[in-house]
Amino acid sequence: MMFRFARSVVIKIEKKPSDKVTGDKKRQVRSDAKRNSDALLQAALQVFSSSGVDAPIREIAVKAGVGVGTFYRHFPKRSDLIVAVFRKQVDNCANDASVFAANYAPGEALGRWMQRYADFIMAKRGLAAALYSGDQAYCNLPIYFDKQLKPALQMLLDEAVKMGEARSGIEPDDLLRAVANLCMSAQDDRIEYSRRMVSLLVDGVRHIDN
Amino acid sequence: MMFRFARSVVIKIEKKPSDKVTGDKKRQVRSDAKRNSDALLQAALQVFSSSGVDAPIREIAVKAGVGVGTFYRHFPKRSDLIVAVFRKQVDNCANDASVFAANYAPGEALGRWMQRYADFIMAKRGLAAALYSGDQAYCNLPIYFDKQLKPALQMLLDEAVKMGEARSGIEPDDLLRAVANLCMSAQDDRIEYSRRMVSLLVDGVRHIDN
DNA sequence: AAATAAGCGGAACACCATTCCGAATATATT
DNA sequence: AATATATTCGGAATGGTGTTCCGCTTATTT
Repeated sequence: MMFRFARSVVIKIEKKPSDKVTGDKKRQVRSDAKRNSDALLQAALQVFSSSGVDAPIREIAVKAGVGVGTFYRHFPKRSDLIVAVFRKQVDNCANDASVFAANYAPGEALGRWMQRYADFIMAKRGLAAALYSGDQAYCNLPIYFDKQLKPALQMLLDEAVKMGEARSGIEPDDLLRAVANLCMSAQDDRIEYSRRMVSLLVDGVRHIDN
Repeated sequence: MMFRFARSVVIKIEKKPSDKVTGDKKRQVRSDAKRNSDALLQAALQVFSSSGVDAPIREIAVKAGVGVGTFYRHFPKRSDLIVAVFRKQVDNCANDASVFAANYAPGEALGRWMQRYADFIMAKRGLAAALYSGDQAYCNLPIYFDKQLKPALQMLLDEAVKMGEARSGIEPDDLLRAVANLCMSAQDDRIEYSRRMVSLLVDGVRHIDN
């Protein structure tokens, strides 16, 4: 649990027996290794969303077309996979902020992104359990979450405010948390409810009283 | 993929062994069976709080001094045990409302019970993960939670208001939710923080402005 | 005390995470 | 191109856990 950190540090130290600071003659990562790693991640994404995070490792390995040994080479602990998938999803979400900003008017981009973020929250169902499990392995995820998403939303907000398409004084923090709370416990039949509430929230942000 | 459509509460209706209205010639429950069931529940309570809800069934069975077969006779699914433990804790918490009401002045009773409720929320760590897992087996727990705790708090509030020791217009619902939100993610080192915040909240309720 | 239904225990089975190591192979070197 | 070798692959093997099964035990009834 708590000792994971210490151990990984030790391992890294062991890996540098000799001092070769300059001129890395290291082999580059084998192409098949990278291919497998990617395939595993993508397979996990599918399997997680169809069978939940408790799906057997074998199922993921088979879907990715590799052996379980290969799986464990890339993700020593099961939690490593979960963390990786979560981070990838967060990255994708954050990245879409730029995409929307480039393709829509600021207010529109803000609205679309908030819905996209809400969908992400609703979809991550199983991961929420991990987040609340109190397990040491996941305690950094919320931090990563903030670090990636807050600037993304901040950017959209700034843009919209600058163009007079949203009111100022809105904290991205508040907005992210509000949507998360709204959508967190959404069961399948309340997805539409969540959408409407988020829409309402966004309308509030985009409404400027004078 | 697990489809969960709204299954109503009806399923959870239990038989009432105490009501022997009809002329059943059924034998009464064997005393050793009841004893074992109780022992199991108590052992689970201990093991859960020391090793988390993922503790091996065998560990619980051993602690209760019975075989695993006996365990499964009483709790066919693992989730049945978790539900039973949770409900017992909720019952205990609700019951303490009466105890405090009988032993302290209304305002004091209210304050003490809120802290007791907060402790319960903080302690249930592992169960929170179950609650958020989206698993069908647990979806009724929040309902039970409300059904038991809301009236308990309502009673304490009414009493305190009647004696002029708390302001009126407070919804027990709001209060329960607020404390839950405050204490939900409290890690070990923030227990004191949670206590202080709950205390603040209670002071707010007990403060009457004129 | 005898009959018997209810309950008990734990071996047995099934499933899954994780480890291990010989075989396969991508890359660097010549 | 051929060779050397570090790296990765694959899946059998291991260990642990949930759940079932069934012969044995026992509380209760008569």
